[in-house]
Amino acid sequence: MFAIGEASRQSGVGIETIRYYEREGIVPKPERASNNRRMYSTHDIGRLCFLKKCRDLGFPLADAKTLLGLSEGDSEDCQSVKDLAEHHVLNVREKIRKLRRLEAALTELTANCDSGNVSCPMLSQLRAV
Amino acid sequence: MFAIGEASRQSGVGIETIRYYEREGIVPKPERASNNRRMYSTHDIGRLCFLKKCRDLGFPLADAKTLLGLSEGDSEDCQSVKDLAEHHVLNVREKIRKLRRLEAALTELTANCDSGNVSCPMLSQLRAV
DNA sequence: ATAACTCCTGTAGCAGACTACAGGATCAAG
DNA sequence: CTTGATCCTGTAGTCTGCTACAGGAGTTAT
Repeated sequence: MFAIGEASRQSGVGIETIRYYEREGIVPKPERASNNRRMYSTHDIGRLCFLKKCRDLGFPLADAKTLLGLSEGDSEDCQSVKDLAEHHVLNVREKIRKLRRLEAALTELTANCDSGNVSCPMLSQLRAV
Repeated sequence: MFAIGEASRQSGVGIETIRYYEREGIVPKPERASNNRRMYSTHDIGRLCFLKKCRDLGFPLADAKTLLGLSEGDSEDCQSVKDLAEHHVLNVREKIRKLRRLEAALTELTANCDSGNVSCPMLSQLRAV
C-alpha cells in the first residue's frame, strides 16, 4: 500500500487531482491508515493510470469515468466502450478536417501578403455566413 | 443593418456572447440606432461568422481575435502580418499533427473491439502500465 | 530535538468562455 | 391599448478541471 504522494508519482496524477477525483466520485474512497492517511493499493493506482491515459487521449473526465466503470463492470461491455471511443474519434476527425481548411486559408493569406494583396478570398469565405 | 437578434441568427453567435465579445474588445462597438439598440452591418456579421468558425476550430478566443485582425489587414507592417499568419499556420499544423496521432491511437484501440469479446482489448490496453 | 517533509480538511481561486438573470425600456402586431 | 417579443445595462453564476492556500498534525532524516 502506498501513500498519496507515491500513488501520484506512480500514476502521474497530481496529489490535489487525486483528492479531487475522490471528492467527485471518479475513484472510490481509498482505505485509510491508522493515522488517517489515504493508502492506495496497486489496483487503486491502476485506476489512476487508466484515468491519466484517458485524459491524455483527450477524453473528457466524465467519459474517462464511464470508461473506468466499464472496465470494471462484471461483463466488460465492449460495444459501449467502442461506441464511446468511436464517437470521440469522429470528433477528432472533424476537428482535423476543419483545421486543414483553416490551414489552407492561412497559407493563402500569407501568399497574398507576399504579393502585396490585402484581400484574401479564402478568408472572405471564412467570414461568409 | 440588423438588430442583435438577427445578427445572432445569421452568425450563429449567441446574443449574450456577441455582447460579451464587444465588452472584451474582440469586436468593435457597433453603431447604435436612435433608440440605443445595437445595429450590425453585414461586415459586422461577417466578423461574427469568422469568430464562430475560429472557435469551432478550437482556437482560443485570443487567437481568434488575432486571426480576425489578420484577416482585416489592420497592421501597417506587412512583414509582421506575414510572420503572425505563418506562426498561426505552424500552430494549426501542430494541432493537426497532435490530433492525427490521437486519431491513430484511438483507431488502434478500437481496432480489435468487437461486441463478441469477453474482455475488451481497448480497456486492457488502457490498463497496461 | 529540530528541521524538513508529507499528509489532513476545508475552502477558495483560476482560466476560458460563456450564460443567466434582474429590472427596465422599447417595439411590432392585433 | 395591450400583449409579448426584443432590446438595454449591469452583475453574477456556470462549467470543466484542476490548483492553491490556510492551518494543523503526523513522519522522517540528521
